[in-house]
Amino acid sequence: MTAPDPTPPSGVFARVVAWQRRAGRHGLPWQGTGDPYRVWLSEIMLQQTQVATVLRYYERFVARFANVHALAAAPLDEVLAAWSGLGYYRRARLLHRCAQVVVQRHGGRFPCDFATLRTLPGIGDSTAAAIAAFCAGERVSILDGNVRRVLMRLWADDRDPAAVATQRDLWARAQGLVLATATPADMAAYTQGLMDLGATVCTRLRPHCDACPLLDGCQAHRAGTPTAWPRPRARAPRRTERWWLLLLRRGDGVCWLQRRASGGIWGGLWAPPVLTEPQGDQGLRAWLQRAGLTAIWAPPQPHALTHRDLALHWVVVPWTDAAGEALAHVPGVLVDQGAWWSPAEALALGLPAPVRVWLAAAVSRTSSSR
DNA sequence: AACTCGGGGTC
DNA sequence: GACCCAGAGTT
Repeated sequence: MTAPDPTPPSGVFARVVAWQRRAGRHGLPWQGTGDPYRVWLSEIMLQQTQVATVLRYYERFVARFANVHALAAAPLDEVLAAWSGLGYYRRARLLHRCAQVVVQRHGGRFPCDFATLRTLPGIGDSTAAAIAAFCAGERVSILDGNVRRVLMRLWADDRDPAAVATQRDLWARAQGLVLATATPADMAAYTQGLMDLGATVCTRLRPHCDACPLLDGCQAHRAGTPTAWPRPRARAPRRTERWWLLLLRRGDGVCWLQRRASGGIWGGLWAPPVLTEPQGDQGLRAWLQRAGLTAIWAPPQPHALTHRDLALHWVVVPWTDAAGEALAHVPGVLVDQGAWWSPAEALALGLPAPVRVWLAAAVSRTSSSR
């Protein structure tokens, strides 16, 4: 697959800037602050996450962690709790680590230049460019999913959007648009304009080409089928897994939760012990029988991730310390990684979304039954 | 270069 | 269901 004609339409920078000022988004809570801490936080939250979702988290997070010092000084658990439900939890751990690096190595002053930003944990090329453009007017281009779509339509680019070679070339083109005529004073409006264009006009399924400032010169529009670009990227087939969530619950409603390892799904979050086949099924039944315990088996609850389909089987085991069964003998339990929590207290932890839903339901069950 | 990581919006 | 979203880090 050969690269398309690299000649850009003329005046892209100026047209995007003018369009953004007239028709772009202006009311988002992280806009116009000029505060690199807030811009950085929003950019990390927005990685692979839609604006509508981030809006539910951003204000609460800023209220709890008002600046980089507060974030760096906070326990990781509190950061994960504030992130709980947003997904891609590695972002939260890297966010916390980045805050500590900024405090220790940069005296708490958040850097605003691309080169320095790029060295920080969790900040890649696109996020570094966004912060540098928004906060310092640096002439560097973002390249997120929105921009990739806009550019590939502009040039009717048939290449695989996920291929490294395509990304590298698109970045060079994006950078070319900026280096040609960009002025630092307009970099923020331009960067915001690219994002707004992709999010509100050059949308994936039903683009509003009549409202697009780049209409003339767009080869996808000229071809009459703009949604043909970018072509869908190849994805690995989704796998299905069954997980058993073993919930030990004492008479007073207090439950055993333990911290998961930092890698993998739900890394670093608190959850009941998770068992997979075959330990979750036959192994669990054998243990229950041996220990003389009876459990409540809930029907499997589907939980979809991007790359995996989970079937979550909740297994609730009434637990009494007097029963003689040692906690250390329970399948999946890591004694030194966990603790007993009342559902209400547990809701303040970093929890996976399905676990949060279950515990919230437990809280409302107890309060409504009184 | 391929793989891994969440949860939800939207069709 | 399928596909994607203001991507980055690891292997």
